[in-house]
Amino acid sequence: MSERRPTIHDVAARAGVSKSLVSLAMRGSPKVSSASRTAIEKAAEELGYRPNATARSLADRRSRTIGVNMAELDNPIFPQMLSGAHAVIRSRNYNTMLVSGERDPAVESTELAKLLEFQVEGLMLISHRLPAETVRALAAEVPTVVLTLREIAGPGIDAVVSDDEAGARMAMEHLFDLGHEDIAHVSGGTLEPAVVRERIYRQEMEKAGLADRIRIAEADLTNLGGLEAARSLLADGPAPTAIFASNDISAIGVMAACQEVGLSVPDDVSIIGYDGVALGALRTLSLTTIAQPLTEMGAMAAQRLFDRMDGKEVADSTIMLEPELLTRGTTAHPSR
Amino acid sequence: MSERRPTIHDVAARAGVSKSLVSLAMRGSPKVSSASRTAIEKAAEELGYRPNATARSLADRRSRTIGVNMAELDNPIFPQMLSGAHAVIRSRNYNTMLVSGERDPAVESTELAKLLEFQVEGLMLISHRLPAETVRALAAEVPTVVLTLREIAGPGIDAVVSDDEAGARMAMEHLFDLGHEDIAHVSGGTLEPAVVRERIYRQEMEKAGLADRIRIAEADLTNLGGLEAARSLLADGPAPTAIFASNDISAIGVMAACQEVGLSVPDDVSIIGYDGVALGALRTLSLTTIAQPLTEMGAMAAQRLFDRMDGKEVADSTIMLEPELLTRGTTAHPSR
DNA sequence: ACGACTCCTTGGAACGGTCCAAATTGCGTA
DNA sequence: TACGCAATTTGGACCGTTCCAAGGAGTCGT
Repeated sequence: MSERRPTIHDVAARAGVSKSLVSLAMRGSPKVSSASRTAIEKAAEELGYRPNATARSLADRRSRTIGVNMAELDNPIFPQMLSGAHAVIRSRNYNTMLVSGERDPAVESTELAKLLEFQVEGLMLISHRLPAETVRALAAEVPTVVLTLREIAGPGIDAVVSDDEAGARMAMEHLFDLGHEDIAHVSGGTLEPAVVRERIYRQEMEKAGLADRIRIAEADLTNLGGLEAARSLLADGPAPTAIFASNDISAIGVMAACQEVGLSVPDDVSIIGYDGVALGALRTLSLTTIAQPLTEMGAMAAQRLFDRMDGKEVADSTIMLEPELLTRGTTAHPSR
Repeated sequence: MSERRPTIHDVAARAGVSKSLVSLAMRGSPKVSSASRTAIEKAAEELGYRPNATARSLADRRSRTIGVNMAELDNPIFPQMLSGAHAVIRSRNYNTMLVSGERDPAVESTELAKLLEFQVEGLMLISHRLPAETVRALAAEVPTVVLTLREIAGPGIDAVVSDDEAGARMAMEHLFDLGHEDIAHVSGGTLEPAVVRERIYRQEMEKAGLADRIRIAEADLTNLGGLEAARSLLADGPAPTAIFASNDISAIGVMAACQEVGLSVPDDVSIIGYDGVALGALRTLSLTTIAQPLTEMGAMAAQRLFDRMDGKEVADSTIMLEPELLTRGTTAHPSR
């Protein structure tokens, strides 16, 4: 296992040709005579030759690698986006180098630096929380695309987001359509998407003349956060007939809180989440939600990155995809 | 953005020293005088120099990269293992190159080949389904560690698994302790771990003198599979008082099936899953389960890989971690 | 003043490929 | 038989580092 791997020179020697010809043959050039090709293939096969991608990268200055930074490996929306991106990257015959900052900004930035040292040809940032400053600095060195961070844009930067305003509006309209008026919101902190969703909630309530029914319980996009926010909401005066949670994970916490106090979902309280994570589809939960096209967003992001890398002039640097209402089992007409 | 990046030569020229000295300085060698060091650092800073990891890999023949193959990006147990591994890899200052076969063996094998071409120093396979043959071939070229595939072992291969026999026994004992005798099993197909769990179920039932109560509904470790298997189980004669599902995702399907026919969990039927995925902890589900130490398994695997790479002689090549019973809300004494 | 050391520095050969201009071959044609 | 042209093949420079043997420059003891 430890003896030197055969190189192009070894193959050349064994096939009785020059290393240049082997190089051509390995890349499938049509200029190689079929006799030579056969001899080379045979020699390579016998030696168990494997091209050295590192040397190749150095020589032709293309690493054929995309660097991906993922904020948290455990929030299901991130792997799902990654999955979409990964498929596109693979289909272009590129590799994926994955780093994760694990919530520590210092770690995150050294990891990103390592990606650049590896000469990645493109950078994909799947994260809610990278500072705009950092992103712009990275984008100055290599084509960069950001997922889920809407407000970042600039030269060389693309962003792929889904339309949170439209999505939040869809959520509210769905509840209005069902006849709800007493709608509360479980918010999600200060990250961009959560802020937008909260703003739209307020706006829609006001537009519907329900400004005085606005009730917001602060949470943090986690299950426990949703649970506790909903608990205090329910303890605090009459239960709303519907709750719009800032994301699915917290919506599931809200469901638990309702169960605790004996409110049945959706008969007593309707609940709608946001994101469209796969687990919401589990029959036991059956969560109505506004689904972001996560896989597609990942794929689009990768696609856009390649467009940039190919030198295509791309006009608009923020791609906005439309979310979709998934009506499942947690919303219904109000019974009160 | 597209002009050539500064190299070690540029830094050397600007600092007025040789490239060799810059190389030493960049690697923090103590032989560099502090005057030179300062000059070099200044020049590097001014130029925005970034070492080229590709060239470095080629020169010293160490890629400082671990290749990771993950079967499915969307089954939550895999990212969780990856997360554990990732932390260790990062702490060793290595990089992670991630590939995924996306259930297609052909793709999988070309992806693995690409990892080897990138000169990864170690290979981590997080997958249930790679053929032993393939794994052995890979391991012949580079230190390899396998997660969750117990039966593979051989020279240069390590496996990190959790003790499925013990775990399955714990599940059965938990149910026996609660007083259950009429226990059914929702199985998980032909993959190694599922087969073991089913075998132990049979064994334990027989040992307890309950051979005639053995009932197995075949499923495939998916939510829908669990749902359908449980449906047919419940349609098919009297409901068991407890169901042991081969994994958490299918256990959640089983819960849904119980709800459908109006059986309450755990009052009418107890349910226990296997894996310990994070979502089982969600309050709405509160699934009793046998938890595998997923993160720790990932970490151990990475650790073992580095041990091999360091040339440490490691005696035993299968590391078995103990699973743990998490008693949550889906199991209780039988009421019948 | 001189050799022996220690400390720093340096040029050049790898590393394993790609690329390119030039050399060699093979053939059909005049 | 020689010539021109297309088809192949080749040597060598280069990609940006690391590594190593060897070259200065001081410093110290005698």
